[in-house]
Amino acid sequence: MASDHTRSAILAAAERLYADRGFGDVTLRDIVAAASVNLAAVNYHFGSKDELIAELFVTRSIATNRERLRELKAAEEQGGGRAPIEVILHALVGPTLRGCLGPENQRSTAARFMIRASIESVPPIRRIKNREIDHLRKFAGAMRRALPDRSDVDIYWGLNFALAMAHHTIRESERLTKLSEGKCDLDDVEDVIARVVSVATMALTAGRNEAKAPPRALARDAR
Amino acid sequence: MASDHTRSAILAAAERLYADRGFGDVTLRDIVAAASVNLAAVNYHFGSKDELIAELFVTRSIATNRERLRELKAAEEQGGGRAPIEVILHALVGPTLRGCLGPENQRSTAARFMIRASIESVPPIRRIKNREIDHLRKFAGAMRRALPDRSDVDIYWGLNFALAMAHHTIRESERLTKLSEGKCDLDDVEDVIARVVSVATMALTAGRNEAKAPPRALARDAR
DNA sequence: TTGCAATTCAAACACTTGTATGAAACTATC
DNA sequence: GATAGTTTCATACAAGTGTTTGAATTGCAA
Repeated sequence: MASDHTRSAILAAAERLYADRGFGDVTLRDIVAAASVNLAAVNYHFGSKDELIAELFVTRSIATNRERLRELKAAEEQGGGRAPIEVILHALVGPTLRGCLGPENQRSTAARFMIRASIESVPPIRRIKNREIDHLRKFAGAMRRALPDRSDVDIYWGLNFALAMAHHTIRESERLTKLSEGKCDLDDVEDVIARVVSVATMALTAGRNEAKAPPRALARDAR
Repeated sequence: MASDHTRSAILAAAERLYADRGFGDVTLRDIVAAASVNLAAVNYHFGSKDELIAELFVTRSIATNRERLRELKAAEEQGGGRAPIEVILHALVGPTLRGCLGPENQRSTAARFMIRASIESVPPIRRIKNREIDHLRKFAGAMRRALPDRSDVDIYWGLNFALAMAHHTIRESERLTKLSEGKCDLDDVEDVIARVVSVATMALTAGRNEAKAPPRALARDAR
């Protein structure tokens, strides 16, 4: 195993460079230069560039997923196997938002890296994301238990919309700040989480009919 | 101006290839081969690869934005300068969703291209998206007129969440289908639009306090 | 037809990319 | 301190990229 120094120097440098400049224009040569390491070291320690990226992403997303499940499990145990829907949603989007938002100058490299990964979506990362379905199914299950009257379809749509709001807010946080001229405070992470959870809860608990029957007259008018 | 044949052959081939295989692994050589055209033609007619991509994206997004504003204007005129919030949201997300979802086999090349653009986000496209803020401000204005009691902050958050649900659903439509084992029907575009509009409307009209005050006790518990 | 501009073409250019190689340097074990 | 295994290093490789060039061709007007 030896010193491991080179390995972790590469990981740190790569994460920082990718976070700062995106996957698009950071080359292996940039990384090894920043890490003060030989070019061949990347292939020696990681096999390939894609495996390096994958390792960075996996590390971080495992941490997030673990935190999510920890919150979920704690909530369900406390509620005797059934947690309130707000708390489930909180466990779903909280760790991600907490990990990626917050005051920019004190945002960790890891957080900035994950934002990049969310924006740019390179192949090795896409492959990993596709394996996340099993993880999401656990949340779908908890949501079903919390809302036994709700159809599966509604559950999945609610899950989809919750993730949508969280991820889009992360991806487009800069644009939202600009659009709102700073009125939307993306640094107040707990407020952002509360907003997402609140809307997602409404989506999941509102009268079933409303969600499915559009105001047809209005919709047709606008055509 | 001459024949223009080469120019449009390139545009068509590029749009199809990018739609099918993504920006990542389509080269100029692939495009000119598909268009039966000489390699140098791209630079001759468009200046550079990035300008070709930009032209493709601008064309489509101008069409979408025009459609959005047409619906918005029609609705506001009909309501004497003030349209119902549902209709405004419908005008905002309808054209995009209608353009990108629907039965896969009858999805237009343009639609599939726009999905790619939404997923991969290459530099020339990102640059254009950043100029979309003025367009969104028009919708923020209409929403303010529809909900004069609402604070600007809430308006912008509602706008953000509406776009979030629409775009995320497009980006991750495949994953949602898989996750729900086909139960969520992404081909029924009008139903998807209705769901997004419904949730966004709730987000914008629900009691103001709920949105800001999280169930603090529960949130703390889960930590 | 002649002349001139617009277009097309084959070829090469100039670079960058990730990866592979094989020798050198190091490290720990006996 | 010799040896075996690991790690580092300079260097080269092979392939692919967008772009440029300058000559050939085309189309159209005088």
